[in-house]
Amino acid sequence: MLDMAILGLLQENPMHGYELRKELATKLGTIRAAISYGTLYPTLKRLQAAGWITESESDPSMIPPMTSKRGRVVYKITAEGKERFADLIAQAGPETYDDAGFGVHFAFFARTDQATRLRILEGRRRRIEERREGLRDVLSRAGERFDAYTLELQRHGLDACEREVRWLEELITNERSGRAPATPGTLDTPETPRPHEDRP
Amino acid sequence: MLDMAILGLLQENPMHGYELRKELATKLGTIRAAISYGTLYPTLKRLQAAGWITESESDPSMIPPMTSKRGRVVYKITAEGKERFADLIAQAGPETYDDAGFGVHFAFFARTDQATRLRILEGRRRRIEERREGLRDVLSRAGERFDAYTLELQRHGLDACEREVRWLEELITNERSGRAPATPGTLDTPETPRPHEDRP
DNA sequence: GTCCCGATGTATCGGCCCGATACATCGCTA
DNA sequence: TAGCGATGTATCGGGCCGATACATCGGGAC
Repeated sequence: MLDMAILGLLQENPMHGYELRKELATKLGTIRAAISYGTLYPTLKRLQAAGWITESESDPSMIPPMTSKRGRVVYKITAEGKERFADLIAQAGPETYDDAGFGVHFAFFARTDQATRLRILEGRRRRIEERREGLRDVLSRAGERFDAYTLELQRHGLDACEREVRWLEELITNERSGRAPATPGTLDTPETPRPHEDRP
Repeated sequence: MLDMAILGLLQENPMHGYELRKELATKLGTIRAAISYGTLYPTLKRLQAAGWITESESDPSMIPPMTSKRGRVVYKITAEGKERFADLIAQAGPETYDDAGFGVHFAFFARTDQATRLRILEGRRRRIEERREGLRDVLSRAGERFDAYTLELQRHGLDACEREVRWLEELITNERSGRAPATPGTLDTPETPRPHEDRP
């Protein structure tokens, strides 16, 4: 999952670890807390070892500081990395449909085709519907088994499920009829989301 | 976090691993997927080694099956375990306020005092408010930086934050004025779970 | 003027937790 | 009688987190 996120971001811009972390945090918003360094740097090395990314002649003291030994290490994605990213974003396993997995996929939807988007959206909906049914069962048949707080938690969870299903329905409808997210009144759609094109 | 959940459940009933897993899954509803065996059994051993729980003379073939070697292992909580649980549920670190941590704490709110509940509820609210402010900033100032899907994700996250803050406000108000979760119109009080839909 | 603090930056370590897998028994259905 | 799904315990590899260490720079406090 992390692989996809990092590859996806590097596809837009070469970056160093610290920057990557911040970009990811704002892009994923609420989905993920913020990738930890204990994950980030080992992952970058793993991706480099696999050939998906390379160090981009870091030249220390480039933009602002770090004049001494080992300045910031800027990574850029390779051709194999782009292939890998395309594979990752198109293939959907079970982990694609849990909260974190779906969030990352969705954040990079602009880089996929409509068929993939629909498949993932529908898989996610199925997952949430199952969760919802489970909660309904529990709430309907287990009145005396739980205390008021536990019940409230389950009720709140059920509410979130119903809301998310509605959200997904809307997205699916929009997707089917050709267009990107609706954005009814809240905000304007800033130009068309361009799938690919790496240089701004 | 897992420690708290297991200790909390064993405080209600002695149980074996498999049962623990199922109980936890229904109790926590949407919060946690369902504890994996790769976590559960090592954790039980760790808790036992620490003296928080003990094997309860398992006597195989007790309830239904498992007549041969190594039947189900039933665990029960010890006095030290109860102390430990009380410590865990009362003390609130930063991990208390993220999704999983808060969910587990909340699920066992019936076993805490009002002061602790209020402290945790307010800490959680603070956390979500921070998240919400972060998302508002991103959404207000970064119109052209993100594609429509990313924006939609952030907007959806913001919506969830606002909703959760409202939920927490309500809980805090109820808590301050003495009584447990309100359950205004959504569902009846525990003993009469309204039958909904059809269930053959 | 200097001193500390927070942001920027890379890196490692211990530990929690998950997914996959293996093994074993029971009860139901085909 | 054969298979399958639920029940049940257990291990292994690996992803990811939190804490920590180290290093530099800019700015505000004193």
